Amino acid sequence: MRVTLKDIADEAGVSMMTVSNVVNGKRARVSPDTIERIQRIVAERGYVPSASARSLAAKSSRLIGLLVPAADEDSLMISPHNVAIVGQIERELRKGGYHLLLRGIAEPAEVAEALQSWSLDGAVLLGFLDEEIDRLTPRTIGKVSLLAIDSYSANPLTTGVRSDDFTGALLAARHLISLGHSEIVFASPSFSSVGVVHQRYEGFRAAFAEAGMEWRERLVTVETTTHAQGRSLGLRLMSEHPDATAVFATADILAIGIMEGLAESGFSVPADVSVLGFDDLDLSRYVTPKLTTIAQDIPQKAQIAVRQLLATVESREHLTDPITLDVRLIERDSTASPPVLVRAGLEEQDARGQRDVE
Amino acid sequence: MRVTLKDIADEAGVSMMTVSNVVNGKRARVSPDTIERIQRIVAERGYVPSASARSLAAKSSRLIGLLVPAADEDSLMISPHNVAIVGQIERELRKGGYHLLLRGIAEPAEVAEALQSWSLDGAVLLGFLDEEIDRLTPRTIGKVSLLAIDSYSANPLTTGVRSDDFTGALLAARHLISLGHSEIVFASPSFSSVGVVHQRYEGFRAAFAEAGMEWRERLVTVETTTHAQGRSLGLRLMSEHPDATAVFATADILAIGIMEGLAESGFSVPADVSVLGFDDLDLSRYVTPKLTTIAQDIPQKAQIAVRQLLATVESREHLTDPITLDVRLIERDSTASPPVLVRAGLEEQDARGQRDVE
DNA sequence: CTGAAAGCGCTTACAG
DNA sequence: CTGAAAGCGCTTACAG
Repeated sequence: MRVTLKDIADEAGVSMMTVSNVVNGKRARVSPDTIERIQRIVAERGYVPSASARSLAAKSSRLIGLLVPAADEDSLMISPHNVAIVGQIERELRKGGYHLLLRGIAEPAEVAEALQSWSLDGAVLLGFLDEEIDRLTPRTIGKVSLLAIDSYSANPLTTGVRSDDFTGALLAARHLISLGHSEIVFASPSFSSVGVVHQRYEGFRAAFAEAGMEWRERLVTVETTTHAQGRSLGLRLMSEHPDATAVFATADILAIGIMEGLAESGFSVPADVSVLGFDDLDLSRYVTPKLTTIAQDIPQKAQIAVRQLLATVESREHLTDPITLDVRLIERDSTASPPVLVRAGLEEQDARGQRDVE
Repeated sequence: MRVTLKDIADEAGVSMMTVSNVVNGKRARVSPDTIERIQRIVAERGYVPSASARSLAAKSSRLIGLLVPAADEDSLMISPHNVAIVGQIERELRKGGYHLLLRGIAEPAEVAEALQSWSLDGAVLLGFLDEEIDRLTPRTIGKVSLLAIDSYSANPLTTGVRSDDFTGALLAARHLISLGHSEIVFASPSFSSVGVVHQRYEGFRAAFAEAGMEWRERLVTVETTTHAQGRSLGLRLMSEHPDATAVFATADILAIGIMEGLAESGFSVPADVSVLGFDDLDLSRYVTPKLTTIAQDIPQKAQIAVRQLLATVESREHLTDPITLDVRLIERDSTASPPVLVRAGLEEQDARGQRDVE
């Protein structure tokens, strides 16, 4: 049925080994003539090597897993922010001659099965909590190289790639402070003393410290980072924090929901309240007003993640240290000076106007 | 290193075959005692069967491919509309005990390699043009079952699952006609005489026919279905079609771009121009005004696609006939009566108002 | 530069 | 209810 190495070898009148060497590019060991002849036959017959056979015989499968949390009855939990990463990871792997197994994980025990059943050479963990990564043991991981995206887990069995969350939040807070805000709400999912959100919290506070200001802690949390939760938060935000003039949300999708809730409850963004997000989703440019946010370079993140993972897979060396990527502030239309300052400015302007007329 | 069938067999004092039968649930052939003992050992040792070995020995790999077009230097071409499908497909496959290989296809020749190298049992084609699917031959497909999503290709080697595009466009046009519109622009990527967009075009025209109206053909096309192309289309739309009072776009992302272009060039949606999309992306509820659109049941589409594919994979029977899924109109805020009618209505109202006062 | 042999971890008939 | 043998399509040392 299927064309095999042996078929090609028979037709070329050589051993399977020689065909194998040609197919795998180990040309130094075969004469140019033979190479040319074998390649012609391979093309003619449409020979495609069996990856399972190769995986079984060699110690490498050239298969990388992409593990994503999945509530059992739900779909994969790929946040809008993570969607772009999936495609980029596939592309980088394909360029490197690897294949991608996409796997949802409904419960911790499935990780071992996912890693071992196809003898994965490595896996990328996308969207897991640091606590979950901390719990990974040698028994479930085996000898598979693991790289977690957006993780601050200290588990020595894994490495990671993440954005500079601390600096991102620092830039966000600096921007709001420079506009004259001091009463700022920090909106996020609930967080512990480690992880992405905690880093952003620390960066946010650091901006106040460096400005010599004191931040009156205004924390609001959502159960899940969704538009719906953001909206309901936006609806009640100003009654819970009547003095607030700005909100920093740890995700664009949350910020966009907050803007909608704010608008529905009669507040104008940014005239009454400024809103600042994190991620720079495409979506952030489609909503009104366009969202000011912290941008991450997603293609770069995926590229570095894959390269780092493949480096350890191919060298079979120890995991490299975690890598942290730069972020930057993207100013759009959802942030402005707080209402009191704007009014003060207008009065000043009126005064000057009068002077000019005189 | 790895725990194998043989390890379990030795420890249990039975043959590999017996362990294999237990692991694969063929319990009828083994005594209850033995089953219980083997299962305990399997759990203790953390035995995970080797999928490559099983794939090589059996005729089935329990691996399904998800093939997606990919420009070489670009990421996977997963449209916002297709993003949701990926996660759903993975979930359905996992529930059925299959694994998912996600593969970008940069050129046609890669399809054969993608299908054969891991001996896929089947594959889902997502985002390919009908012309590309038409060109698939037995040589590249082999005996792999293929299902194309959103395809109208007549290639007998594949089957398909798609939404009722004809009816969707019919509902869209009926809605606009019932609001009083007659000068409607049809915005889409360029299309041939077959395929999703052509179906929508036919459905759109059918609504005019059934209303006994003549549609003054106003076609505008974009190169790619993106927000940016929609925006630039929206910017020039009213100068190219000054009499138009509505636009039907064949994709939400396009419609949302058009709304932005329209707004930038000083037209109000829906007061001046109504806009209607297709897909019902989450995004459609986040923009202002919220987009009226045609909804497809994405989870259902993914679920039916997988079930249909697995049915032919497991029965090894012929491919089933293509399935067409229902769609429905979601009325939101981007459609209203055309300006002249609104004005006429207001005058009428004024007149009535006066009568009431008298 | 080329080859014969063993083995990767399973499943599939075929026997008993 | 259970087992011994062959084989799936490759790669890996080891020889020549």
